[in-house]
Amino acid sequence: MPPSAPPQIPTVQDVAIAAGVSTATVSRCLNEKQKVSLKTRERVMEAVERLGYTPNFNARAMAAKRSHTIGAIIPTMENAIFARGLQAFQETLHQLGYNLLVSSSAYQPKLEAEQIRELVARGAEGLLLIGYERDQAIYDYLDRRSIPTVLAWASSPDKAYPFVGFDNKAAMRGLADKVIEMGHRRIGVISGVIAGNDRAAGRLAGIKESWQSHGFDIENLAIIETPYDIEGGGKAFEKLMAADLKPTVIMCGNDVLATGAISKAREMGLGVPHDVSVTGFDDIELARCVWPPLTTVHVPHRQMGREAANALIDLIEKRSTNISRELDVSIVMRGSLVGL
Amino acid sequence: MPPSAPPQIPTVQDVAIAAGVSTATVSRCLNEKQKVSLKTRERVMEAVERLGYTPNFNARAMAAKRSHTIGAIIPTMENAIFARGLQAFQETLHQLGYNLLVSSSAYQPKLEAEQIRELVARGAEGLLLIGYERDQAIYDYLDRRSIPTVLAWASSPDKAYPFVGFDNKAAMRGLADKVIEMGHRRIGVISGVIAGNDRAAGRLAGIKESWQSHGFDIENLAIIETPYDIEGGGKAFEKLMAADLKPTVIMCGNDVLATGAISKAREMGLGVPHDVSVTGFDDIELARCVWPPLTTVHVPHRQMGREAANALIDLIEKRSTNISRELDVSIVMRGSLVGL
DNA sequence: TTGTAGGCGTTATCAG
DNA sequence: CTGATAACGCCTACAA
Repeated sequence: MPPSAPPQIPTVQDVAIAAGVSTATVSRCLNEKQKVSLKTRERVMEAVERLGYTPNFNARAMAAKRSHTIGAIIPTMENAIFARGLQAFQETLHQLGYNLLVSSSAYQPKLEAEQIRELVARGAEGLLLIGYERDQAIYDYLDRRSIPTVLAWASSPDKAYPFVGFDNKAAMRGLADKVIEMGHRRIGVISGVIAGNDRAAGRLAGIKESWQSHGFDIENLAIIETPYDIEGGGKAFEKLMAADLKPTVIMCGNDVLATGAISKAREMGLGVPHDVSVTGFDDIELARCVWPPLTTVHVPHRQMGREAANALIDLIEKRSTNISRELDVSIVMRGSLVGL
Repeated sequence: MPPSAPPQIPTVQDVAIAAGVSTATVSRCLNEKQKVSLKTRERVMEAVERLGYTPNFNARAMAAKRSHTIGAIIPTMENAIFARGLQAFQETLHQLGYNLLVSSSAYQPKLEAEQIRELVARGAEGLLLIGYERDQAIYDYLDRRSIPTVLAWASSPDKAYPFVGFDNKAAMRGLADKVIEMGHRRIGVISGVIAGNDRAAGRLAGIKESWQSHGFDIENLAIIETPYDIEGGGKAFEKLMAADLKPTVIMCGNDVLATGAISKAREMGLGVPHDVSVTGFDDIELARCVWPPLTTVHVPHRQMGREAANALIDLIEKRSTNISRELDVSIVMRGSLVGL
């Protein structure tokens, strides 16, 4: 006996033959049911079931010139910063009949560019990108192919490019204002890496603006840049607290850094907020479960994800074109920040 | 003037014409460079650059019957449980020349089944799935199409299916043994939802086994099932601590639940570990930054991701077939657990 | 309502 | 080393 034939994956052809109809009819059964009589439809579907047929996505996309696929590129999946927003984004997309392809760029612009091409090559009909700061060549590429794209987690500077996000600078400035009004005069800042990250840059700029507008000298702001992770937050905290004039408050670029700072404070025997206050940004779940709970800037991640999805699909289906949306953020006062 | 022509995306054809060669030659330039003379190659590549050509993935996959794509379906992206492992998985894949497509099933078996079909339809040449508990029909489907698949985060019960993971039951049993040896006799358990989740089930079973093997009655184990999130951990903790005979230790199905428990303890004015000990599972970054730091089971996530990738590619490229690997876990003693 | 046939963008086979 | 040409699996006018 010869070795069993390689398990063929069934095609429309196979189904068509099995059901005694043409491939066109099978295709119709799967796509526009109403256009085929109940009787044949049943026969076809029976064959589909029996053979375990699943249409080949690549072939379908090519023939129909339609993939119903959206691509999203986020800077990292290692922490929860983008998780909630992306989840909402994908749920909404699903309701609208689209699938989501995600990839992560590890905060590397080069990788992001590659992945954009990859997603487009895979037939993505629209893209979600985080922030606006990227090589002009990328925008040119997107424009040339007219790939609908919306930016999230930030508002594009001149509001020209479609976005669904919020003003990082203004938000952080609001928090800094509050911190200063509460009497703090020695602020340490733990910022995310600025290069290629407009959100981090905006947040830092917000602190600087507030500081200067209160008449203080920018030189007196102690700033450390570090990757967005708990360990980075801890190390930066340690350095900042080693100064002669210790900061009375550490403002962090996000909740992950702030968590690292708080954790390190405890390790160093420093009480938060008694010895030093700490603030975060994002209001992810983590912010409420560290001790003391974090004073932070609340970002409506789910709403952002939902609205970004709707905006993008509107763009694709050409329902509207002026879809940008700036969302409101709010300051959440919790135990990690006290006045002097 | 007519409206500007719709921005055509260039195809091999366009490149071929622009370079004055055939499409075959263009294709060769992109895939098997060595087979084309330097001179023409340069001309072709110039055209590629100038037109901004990117090969269409779908067409390529169809013609070559090769996608170099691996699919992974994880239960959730909302917390970091799978993040590190997946990151390593994808990095290794990338080194091996493969791309990764991820989707999340939200812990819903039905969604997982859908997504498996979706990924296969997209031409995934191999699959990474979490755990082993799923409908036999899915395994049949995978077998029929002979889609190489490896299971991770668990070891398949009869070791028959390829896996790269660890023994959840034994691991948790080891921790429970330690807890009991330290004198605890009233254990509260916060378990993940068991239905459809063999990892959660295994961990719970490990505690039960340990408990019984020490001669205690299973009835005296207080158990609550809850979704894997911080809030769920908090609520469950509250319930468990409302008992007449309060537990002296709360063993949690993972670090996220444990974090919720610790957080709630503080809220209730209970000291950890003084009033009640808490344990976790996974040893994600979080475990070291809550206070007190979590006693937990360390899972070598990165290693698991790497080895799973290697195993899967070995399977696909038929280098070997007996690729299963059971990884060692270890217990990490930290401040959240003390003896009585 | 159903079938026929052409084409989607690439790669691979086979000549030249 | 290069060029035709036939697939790949499906959709969609167009025809019947």
